Amino acid sequence: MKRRIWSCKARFCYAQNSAIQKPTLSAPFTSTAATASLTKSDGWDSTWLDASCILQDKDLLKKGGPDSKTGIYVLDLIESCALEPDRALFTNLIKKCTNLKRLKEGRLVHAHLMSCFREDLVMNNNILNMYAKCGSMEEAQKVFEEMPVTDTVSWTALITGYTQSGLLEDAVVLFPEMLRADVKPNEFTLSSLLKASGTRHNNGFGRQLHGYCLKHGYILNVYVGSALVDMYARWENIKDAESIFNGLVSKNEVSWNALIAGHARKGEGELALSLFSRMLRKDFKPTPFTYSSIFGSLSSTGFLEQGKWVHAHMIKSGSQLVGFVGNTLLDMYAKSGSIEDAEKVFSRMLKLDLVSWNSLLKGYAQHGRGSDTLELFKRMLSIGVNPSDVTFLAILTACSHVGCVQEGEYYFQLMKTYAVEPQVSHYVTMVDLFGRAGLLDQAERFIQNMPIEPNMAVWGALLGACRMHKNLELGAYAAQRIFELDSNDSGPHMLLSNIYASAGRWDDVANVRSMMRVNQVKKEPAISWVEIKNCVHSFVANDDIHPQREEIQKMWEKVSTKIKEVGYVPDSSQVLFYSNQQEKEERLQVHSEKIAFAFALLNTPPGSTIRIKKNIRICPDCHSAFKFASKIMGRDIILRDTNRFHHFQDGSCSCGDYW
DNA sequence: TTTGGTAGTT
Repeated sequence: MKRRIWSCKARFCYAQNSAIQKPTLSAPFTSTAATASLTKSDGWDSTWLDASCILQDKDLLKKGGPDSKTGIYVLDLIESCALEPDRALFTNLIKKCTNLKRLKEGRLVHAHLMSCFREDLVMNNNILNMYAKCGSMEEAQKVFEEMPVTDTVSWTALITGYTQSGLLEDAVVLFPEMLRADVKPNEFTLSSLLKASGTRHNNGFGRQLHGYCLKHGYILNVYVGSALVDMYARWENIKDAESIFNGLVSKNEVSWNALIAGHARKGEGELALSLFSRMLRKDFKPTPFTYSSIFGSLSSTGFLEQGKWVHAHMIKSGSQLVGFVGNTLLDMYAKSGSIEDAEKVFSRMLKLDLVSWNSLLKGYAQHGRGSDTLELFKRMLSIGVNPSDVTFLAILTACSHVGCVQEGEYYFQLMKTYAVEPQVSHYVTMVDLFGRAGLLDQAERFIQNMPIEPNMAVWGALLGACRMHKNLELGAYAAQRIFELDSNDSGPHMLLSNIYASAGRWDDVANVRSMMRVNQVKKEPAISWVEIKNCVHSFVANDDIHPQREEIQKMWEKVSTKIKEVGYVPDSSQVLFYSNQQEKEERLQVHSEKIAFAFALLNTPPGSTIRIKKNIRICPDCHSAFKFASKIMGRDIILRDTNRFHHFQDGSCSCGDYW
């Protein structure tokens, strides 16, 4: 044994001072099954482990440090262990393989040394856990079945493995089996099972578990408590999640994060933020998970100022820009219309992954910055990052917004080169690309040649293009296809109605309206949000209870008079607020974004950028009006609707003159 | 002497 260890050290020193060399197979292993797996082409390299990780020897660790180039061959260690089975060394090897998720090495260790410890329950649990953590549940299950004795830890390791592999049903069936086998679950088992229950649709089992935890006092455990909060939060049952959270005897950051994430997933930015403040007041330190949830929740409704405040807090607290936090922060800035801040985050991130590249690409594309999108894409390819379906969606969106039809077709074909299968969203974007450019026949042909069944979004893109280019016949045809798929969606009804209205065909408008009444189609109310002094204000078109109603109306009249003076004649009403029910029903278009804009003009200093968000597409009239307003009032207006960002600046819009 | 809970770009 001593000699063997010495030989390990010798090789370690050698490896440290020279390039790593492939060792030759040592004699004791040539006849084993494990050797076969090693002779595969990729077998050798992956069997190198960091000496600093595999060895517990402190002196060696100091010499080598966490340097991945300093290698030692795991077989040497196994060899030394096999000659004189050493329980501690074997445990260490297995634990290292588990932590590093090195399945191949784990199998080797298992194959060579397990025969010495077959009856050892703890050792069996270690092996079982190694397979489970490495994601090989078949092997984990096999180890479990062959174990002479099992205990709570064995069952828990198996349950956790299934949960973490996403095999939730396999995890939950083990609970009753475990009880039948007369093995008692502990707080480890229960937190894992609760995690599995949170992502299942069936709530019954989770509630049973909740009852079990209450009955046996596990609710006092912080892991179980947090898992319970998380489970209810994932079921979107925030009320119960909150009441469990409030009743928890011991809380930690994870308990807070679970609840904050619950609000974030529901898009409740303000509630997530108020919990964040409460967390700080109670002296809990936010973690990367907290920041990630908060940034995610603030990206959806344009709470830019609050987002910046949390970002500043993160910098001040000295928290590192961990990968996934950087990505959500980048995405928040991009979605809030502040692409410059998104660029800054991107350039300062320590490690960029595919998501980082995709997020900035999507941000550029949605802001109509076509050439930036394509340049970034080329940079991404040049450093060897493999594009995904999301990447191509951003590229096609950029081409569509800038009107580059040929480039769009080229990149659509390029997807094959990278073995990326086009999804229905890519087809939608291609139809949008052709349609926007006025190539309606080509768009229709493209739909007919699609290898997958076109859905409502595909026909919707064509209908939108028909609205843009005033093509009544094709528009009616596209609308008909949509109504066949779903006759209750208000969007296509409104689009079709607008197509007829712009052509002055009022009888057809009336027909669409009556069809909506017959089909009981309810129009989603148009809402616009504007953020002023850290507060988000929302407006609907018939917002007749607003305290500043009269001032807003006067401000808009002032703006629209000026717009008319420069020669623009709007094609719909300038009235912001309906005076009665009849008037409300008669109007075709609502202008909540105009109210938001007028309100922002009243409440912000000249020169500041006005950021508006709308829950449906901006109407052509408002689009034109905002272009003029940006010039006349000397304001930048960034409006985000369901489709894209519209950056109105000095009389033009970043998304091109498509209306 | 081994097992657990929080984030997620389209």
